[in-house]
Amino acid sequence: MEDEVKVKSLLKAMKVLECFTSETPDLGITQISERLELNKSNVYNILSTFEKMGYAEQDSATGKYHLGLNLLKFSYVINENLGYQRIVYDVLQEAARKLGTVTYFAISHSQVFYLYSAYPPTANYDFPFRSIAGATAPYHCTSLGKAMLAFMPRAEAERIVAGPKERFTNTTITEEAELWKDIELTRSRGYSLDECEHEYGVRCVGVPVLTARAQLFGAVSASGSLSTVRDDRLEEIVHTMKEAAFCIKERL
Amino acid sequence: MEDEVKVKSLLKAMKVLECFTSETPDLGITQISERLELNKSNVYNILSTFEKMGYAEQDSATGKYHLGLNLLKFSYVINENLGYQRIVYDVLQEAARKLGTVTYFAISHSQVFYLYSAYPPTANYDFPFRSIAGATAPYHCTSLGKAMLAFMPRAEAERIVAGPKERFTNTTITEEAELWKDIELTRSRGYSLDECEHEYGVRCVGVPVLTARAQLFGAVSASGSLSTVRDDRLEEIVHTMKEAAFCIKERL
DNA sequence: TCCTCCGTTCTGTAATAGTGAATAATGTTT
DNA sequence: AAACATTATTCACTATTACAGAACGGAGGA
Repeated sequence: MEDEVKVKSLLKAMKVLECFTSETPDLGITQISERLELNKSNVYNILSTFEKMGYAEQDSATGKYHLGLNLLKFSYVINENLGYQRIVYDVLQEAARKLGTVTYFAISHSQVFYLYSAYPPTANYDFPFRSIAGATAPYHCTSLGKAMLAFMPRAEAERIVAGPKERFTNTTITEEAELWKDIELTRSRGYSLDECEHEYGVRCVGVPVLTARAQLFGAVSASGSLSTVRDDRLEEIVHTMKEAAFCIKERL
Repeated sequence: MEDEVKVKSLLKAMKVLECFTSETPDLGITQISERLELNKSNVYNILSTFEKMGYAEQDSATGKYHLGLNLLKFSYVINENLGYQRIVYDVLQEAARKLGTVTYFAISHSQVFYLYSAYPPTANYDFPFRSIAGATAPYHCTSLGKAMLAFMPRAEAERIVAGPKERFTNTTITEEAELWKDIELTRSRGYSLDECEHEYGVRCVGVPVLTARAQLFGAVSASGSLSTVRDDRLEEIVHTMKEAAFCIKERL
């Protein structure tokens, strides 16, 4: 973060909140102060202020803190004003139903930024339901990300491709040249494939969503196990997702 | 808000963010400074800091600001750690399917605090899809709120019932005595009714969700138009929602 | 019982948040 | 087209307050 922000204490406070992640949802004062190299009482002052406002909560038993529910109010306002939530959700739902896979919509926002997911209406899902809005993932190892890379402005893609590419599985593409090859392929055929590059056993098909003026708007994907996203169904899946992307474009 | 917070500048900054609501999602520096009686440059410094961190965004055309997508990251972490999201969602989904109405789950958190909603799987919904997490509503005019009032600790209910009760429709209960009567009725029959008290034409059935030790945990509701939530279907709806509440209780 | 770790409280001071006026850029009125 | 009103933005000073550091009290383990 540029240290040229106007209100440094606010930068600090928000960084305290950012310590609370899916991996570490419960944190103590000392842990945070060590991680951010801040004074304990400084962190305490910040967190107790957040707590009074409902943006942090303290477990009375352990004394540890976690994020407060009032943060959800912001997400509600954002969702209300995204404008396209209904359109995208309907299209995702229809694709999920047709294909029997989970479908996602994400935008490009520093990372792959998930906004919506839809689940097929089977009685017992294999996948745990979770609201996906706000989840993020890297570009280089997801079908959504690679679809975005192939259709975003060249300069932006170059910056991302040249950046760090963490390995998650043994199929994760970590070589720049190989990633470019994959991107070219994606561009030419109009869809991307994630061959378990982010998570073992999960295969995805990604399709970019473009605006009327061919600008990258986001991407949709279908994600499933190897036995669901099979080679012999690939054509069907690609077709359905391209249709979904087109529907969103038309109705934006 | 108690002015006895530890970091006053943080209180101020968060109040700036709180100005952005569903009703006023786009705000200019001047508007905010007037509303909060703060100096313009003060608001500017705060908002530009939020912007650098992705918690606010500025419309390049109008110069106005709105909430930034990074706030969704917090909601994702919260959702991931609520623990019961899968349980509640499945139960809501099942009830929505059975009844053909929207179903909600909310907790009591200063207000009726919505967490989950589920929609019946009809092809064309009458209701616009929206993710409800973070939405709030008053106690006195919602089925969820009245179900909560009837089963929360007496002292807390008394404080709420004695508080302000805004009128939304001509059936909104604004008299304390009348509200108590409704609460008693709700307690005795185990469910609450919202007879278009919050929104014209919307009728709801609310049922409290209690923990194993009979503590109030939250509430579920079924909500629909007058032609959906009809008197002759009331028994069925109440039964289904009581079942849903019981299911959540058992699986918590 | 001692020790260690935690969250919490307190006070002085060094840092900075915030004031107010000036600027630049926009759109609106005359 | 000119004058005006209104906007976001910048800047420098200073009064405010955020913060460091040390000390406290309670919980948990040895």
